[in-house]
Amino acid sequence: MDDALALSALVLALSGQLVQEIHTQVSRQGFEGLRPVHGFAFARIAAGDTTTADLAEHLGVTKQAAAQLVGELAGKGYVVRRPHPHDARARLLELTETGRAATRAADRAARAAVAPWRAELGEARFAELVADLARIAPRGPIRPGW
Amino acid sequence: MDDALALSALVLALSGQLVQEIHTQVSRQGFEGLRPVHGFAFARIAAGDTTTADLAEHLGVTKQAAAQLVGELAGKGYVVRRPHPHDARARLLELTETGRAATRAADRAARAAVAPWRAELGEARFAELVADLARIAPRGPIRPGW
DNA sequence: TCTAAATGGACAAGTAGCTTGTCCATCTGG
DNA sequence: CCAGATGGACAAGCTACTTGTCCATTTAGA
Repeated sequence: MDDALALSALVLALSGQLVQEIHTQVSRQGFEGLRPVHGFAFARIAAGDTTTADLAEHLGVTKQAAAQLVGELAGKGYVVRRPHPHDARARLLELTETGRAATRAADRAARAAVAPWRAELGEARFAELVADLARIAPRGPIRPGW
Repeated sequence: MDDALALSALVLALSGQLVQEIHTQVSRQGFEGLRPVHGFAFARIAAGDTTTADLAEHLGVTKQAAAQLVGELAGKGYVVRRPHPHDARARLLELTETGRAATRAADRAARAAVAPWRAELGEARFAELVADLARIAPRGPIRPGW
């Protein structure tokens, strides 16, 4: 019965640890000035066909906040804004090679953070865990921050 | 192989959903002006024997930020600062009845948020999930925010 | 026991990442 | 063809943090 309460605490603790470890590792690999929220932005931009307004919705922030974030990332050379082929108002976002490198670093960090979990649980239960979580995870926009 | 990457994304998505649902429910039950970080503070204070400095460490923020948070909670009637029995500098934090009521509301919200997961997975796998997460969850201070 | 360093806490000022509000250019649908 | 919706920018303001400083009290070392 109290499993329910325990589970929510566990999920929150794990996600806090994950975020912190990934952020630490990425910083350490020379990608400074990046915050965790940028990872979610990179993921969306890497998916392709992303405008600032799309990004805002995906991140759950205002267009202005997203525009500021994009400006920051552009200034640091992680992102470029290209003209949109079908809409003169919009700008298509693209990752630069530096941006892709940062994404790869984050991926590696995520794998490294998860590796001890796999070791602790063993392959079989680890796979089950991933499958179970996949069944209950929500779709829709990411809501970074709390 | 890519399970590792998927898992971290899943955990982050779940925790984002949890935080948001709990926060929404608690607000809706009349506890306004509370932010998710306050839940972590309440949990620590409820555990007893907590000073502002303890809280700061637990939340991973500066003493000043914790003091401000406590001042806010005290102003809203969720927390009282009592003299510390053995240290004239320190103040012991305690939840008021209102604070405990807010905590109970958050607990209920957490259970409600988790309930569909239990339904989706079934009792057996749900119990396994909780057990597995308990094995891999970190100890130590909570780091709210990302 | 005396004193230097550490600790709990408060006050002040500054900062970063968001918000709301407003505006313009462009696209879309009746 | 025009009214409303949409992508984006500029400006101002808010808020939850930060660093810096200070004081009272406790702790530890000589």
